[in-house]
Amino acid sequence: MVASALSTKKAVALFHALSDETRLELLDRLKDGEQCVCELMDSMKAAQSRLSFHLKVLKDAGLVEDRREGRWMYYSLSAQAIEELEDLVGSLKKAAKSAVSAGRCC
Amino acid sequence: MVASALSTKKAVALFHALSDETRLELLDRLKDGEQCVCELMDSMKAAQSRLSFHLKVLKDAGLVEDRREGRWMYYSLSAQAIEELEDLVGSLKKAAKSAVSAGRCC
DNA sequence: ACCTCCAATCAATAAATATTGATGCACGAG
DNA sequence: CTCGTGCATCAATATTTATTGATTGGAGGT
Repeated sequence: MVASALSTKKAVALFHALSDETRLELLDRLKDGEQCVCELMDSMKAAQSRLSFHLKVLKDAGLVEDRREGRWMYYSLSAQAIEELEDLVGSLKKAAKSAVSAGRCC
Repeated sequence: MVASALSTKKAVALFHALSDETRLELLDRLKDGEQCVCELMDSMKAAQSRLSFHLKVLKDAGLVEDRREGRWMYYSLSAQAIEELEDLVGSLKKAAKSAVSAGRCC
């Protein structure tokens, strides 16, 4: 067994969090640095409730971190999660030996 | 602008295809090389209809390729798709300058 | 031609997700 | 303490997605 990088469940959670246009756009905006929800609402012209929902999905997946400052919540990328992702994608690669199945199948 | 790797839609499609346990398991089995549906049914103890559905999702996302041989369908990983994935994940990385927002937000 | 096998597709149902507006809670300002 | 602001959460609904069993169609074998 190749250690399966992270558990499958974790992988599903990560990929699921990434499989949405709104969330990818959020991540994209966070690449430039920490932002508060109100900034994101503004630049994405999205309802607060919607962003809050998607940010929670991202946070639950570990992709972003939040920090409270006064009455604002700042969100930022989690560098660690991105690394996990890279590992994950790496683990999808074909094994070296393309051990063509030994003939018959069923 | 960093060229946004691939279009967002494509990214969503790729990540969506990966965000399912059955499909990740399929990909995992295909790492060892090409397999036909019946082999997969067997080793995954899953209904034919279910695998066919998920294989189609993977194929639509470009993650696997199929090849007919007699009455069997063989599925295999698409190395190219994995590369696209790697690019995609790379493009999620935080920008070098963590340009802390210039103070006030809202 | 007929029959069998493998697999894709369909139809119906079940289950999970997203969206919207409303409500509630925490924080600071006054 | 009370009020306004920023955000999370809830409730209801709409939309997507998955599962199951049945049907269909292609490919051989006989």
